Amino acid sequence: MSMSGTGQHDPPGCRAREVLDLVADKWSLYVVAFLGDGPRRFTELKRGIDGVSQRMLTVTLRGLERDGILTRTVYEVMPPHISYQLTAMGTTLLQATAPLIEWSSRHLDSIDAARTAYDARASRPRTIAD
Amino acid sequence: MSMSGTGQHDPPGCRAREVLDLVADKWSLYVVAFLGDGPRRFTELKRGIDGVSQRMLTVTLRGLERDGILTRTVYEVMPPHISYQLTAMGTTLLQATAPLIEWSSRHLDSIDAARTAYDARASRPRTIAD
DNA sequence: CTGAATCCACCGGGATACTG
DNA sequence: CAGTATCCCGGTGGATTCAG
Repeated sequence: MSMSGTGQHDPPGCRAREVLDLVADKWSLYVVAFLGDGPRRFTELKRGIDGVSQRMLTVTLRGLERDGILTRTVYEVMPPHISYQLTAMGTTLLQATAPLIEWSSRHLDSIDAARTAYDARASRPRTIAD
Repeated sequence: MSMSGTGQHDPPGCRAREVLDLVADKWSLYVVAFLGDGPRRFTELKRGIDGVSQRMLTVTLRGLERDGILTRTVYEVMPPHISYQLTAMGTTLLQATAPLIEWSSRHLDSIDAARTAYDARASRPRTIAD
């Protein structure tokens, strides 16, 4: 990977951070994952993504649309019908996140254990065993 | 991946979010990537990771240590010498992020283009072509 | 050298109310 | 149905200072 292997981090031109920011916000990956199954409309996403406010769903969708991750298609009917779906790039993003999601499901327990152990150590006065 | 394929997002038990949060913060992935080349001490990380404040480096290192991603080894000498290095789990995390980093380097230009196009459209009054 | 502590500005994001 | 507008709170993270 581009961020390692030289002992130096990449020069200022390393912009991987921007992509991280792209998916790091609270809801983007949920939306992308959800759209992985096909086009969805606003209310379907709202219902399907637990806990998202309609404001944040709007903001998230706008951001992903702007970045070319998904498209927004308006059907001029009554009542309004708007469909969101992944672009080709959005689909590749979804695939690129798969290993990380996979990793998470495999290591969440280990992380929990590590945290518990760490917190136990931190909250108890030190002994010579430390 | 566990978040897609059923047309339903995972139940509340889906905790992939926690891992995203793990790596989503501003500096964690930089630290992990940097330690991918081997153990480093505080000042080396501080110098190597452009823009990180000493506070955020400390906070980030503590968090990653707590989660079992890296270890902190203290050498009782003068001046103090403290070494940080990835755990086995940290190494697998680094590998899991590789596709995302790879994706980013391949699509940053496309994203820029999409943003530019989107912003141009948004800032200009609509025509019948829209 | 490797932090901890404190102060503070910024903004992500939730609640709520209103609109085409 | 699919938003927009406004208010406001809490957390993130930078700057600075102090300490072992």
